[in-house]
Amino acid sequence: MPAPFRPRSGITHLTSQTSSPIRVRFAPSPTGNLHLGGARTALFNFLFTRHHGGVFLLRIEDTDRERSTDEAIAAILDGMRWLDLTWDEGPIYQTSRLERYRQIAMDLLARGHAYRCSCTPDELEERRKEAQAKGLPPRYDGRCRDRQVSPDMPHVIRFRNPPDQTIAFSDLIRGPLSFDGNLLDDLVILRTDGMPTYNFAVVVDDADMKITHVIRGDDHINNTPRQIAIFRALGADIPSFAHLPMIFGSDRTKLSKRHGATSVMAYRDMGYLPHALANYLVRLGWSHKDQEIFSREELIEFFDLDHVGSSPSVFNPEKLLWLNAHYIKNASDPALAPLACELLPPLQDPLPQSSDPEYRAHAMGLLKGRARTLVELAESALPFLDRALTIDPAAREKALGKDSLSILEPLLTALGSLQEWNAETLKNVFTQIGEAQNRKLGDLAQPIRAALTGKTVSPGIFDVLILLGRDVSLARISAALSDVRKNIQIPSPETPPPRKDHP
RNA sequence: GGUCCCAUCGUCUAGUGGCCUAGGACGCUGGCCUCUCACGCCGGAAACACGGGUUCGAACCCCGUUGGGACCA
Repeated sequence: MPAPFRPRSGITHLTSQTSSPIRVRFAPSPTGNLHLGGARTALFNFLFTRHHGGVFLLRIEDTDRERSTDEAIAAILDGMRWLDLTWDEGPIYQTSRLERYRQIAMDLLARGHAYRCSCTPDELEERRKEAQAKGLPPRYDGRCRDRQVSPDMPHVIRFRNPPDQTIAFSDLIRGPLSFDGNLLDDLVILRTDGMPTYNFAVVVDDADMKITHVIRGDDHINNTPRQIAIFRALGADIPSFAHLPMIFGSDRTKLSKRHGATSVMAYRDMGYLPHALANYLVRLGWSHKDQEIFSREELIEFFDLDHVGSSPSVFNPEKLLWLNAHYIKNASDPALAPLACELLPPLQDPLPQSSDPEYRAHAMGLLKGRARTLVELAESALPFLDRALTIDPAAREKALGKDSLSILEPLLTALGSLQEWNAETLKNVFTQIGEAQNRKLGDLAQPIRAALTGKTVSPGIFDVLILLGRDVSLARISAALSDVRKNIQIPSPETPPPRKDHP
């Protein structure tokens, strides 16, 4: 068990931390998923400490037992792992340290930095209303400060806020900040049930865990002076603070579900690559000259707090999409295949080669330049994996009308008699037929594309023919052909029947 | 209401007193490439919130105004 804090005499030495190793923490409350803002905070902590060769600690702030859940803890850890934000120590659960908080509270009590307060919630509420009616700030009036409240009756423990102090610190992102300490009231540090309050537990933990840099959202700026006051009472080293600006939704309010998906894992499910998300998130608030694309190694090499901005930023899904497309395009084909395929529903009638890693990688290579998410990539791969082919209505209408007969028929014959099935021989067939019919390559390619993929959009037509191979290609063209023949024998009414819409 | 934070193209940002008639990126847009769609390449529109100072000189420093946001209730 750690030793209790000893009050330290003398002046705080400001440079004491330069020689000790950097220790940072990410301290989420497990009340929901890891959301984008939390992920960015975690990322900045991670990059900062990796850059400086320090220690990254994960702490779960689960003292709010009403709202904390095991599912949320699991979700946060999953999100961290998915983003590859590995931590060095923890996860440390605050609920495993309750005795420690109680012990420190008693220590503060013994040294006069805290006192017992037996005011009931009802009394406090009443006095708060009175104060507000008089136009005074609604803060605790210090009634129990000097009353010797017996430990035997129900009570909370309040921090005795020192009088007449200003609390100043230099935020690593915002510069010097100062607060009037007299405006802080005597906050509760231990509730009646013995649970610590947020600000108290944070300070005890940060002190015990020798945190050197607190990097967190700027929604905590107003907590900082209270926490510093407690650090002082504890006689502990005060860490440096860096308050990150918020991430807003498009309406410039705090990012929430109204703005679309906010949980990190939702982005995984939508087909985002973890590093694409990380790269996007890191540029919200941080910059390195004009650079937009960073490898993980570059992030660690370049990241520091001095180029973190202080103004809030708006989450822009379009740019994230662009980055994701970039990383998909540059990913290796063999790595992409399992990532995309796991997002696919079970295949109806898998092509035999669809389980061949080399075949899958080949497909990825052709398709990845056209996909912005892994979901799109997977969907575009479907015609190359499943024998069951659905023809999009748009493709049928545009490319498989009756005109396509004169294209599909000769091509099927010519392709069927091909000895060698490769880019050169395939191209020759198209060129010859195109010349014979005085048609451009595009005129020939679209019906074939529709026949082979069921779509109007696909990789280059020769690439598709080669990927699918001779047998599948010929079978699909032939199937499309009989489809077209069938449709023109029963012509759909070309002209609508005369209208009889007048009485 | 109190305290605090923030302010460069629609968005993310570069910019730390002269290099700025403000640079890059996403998005938008014109063109090239081309068998489709993308990719890629070339071009375009698009911003220093406002007002005072300080200074020979201000996007950059100071003050105020306005606007936005957070926290505490």
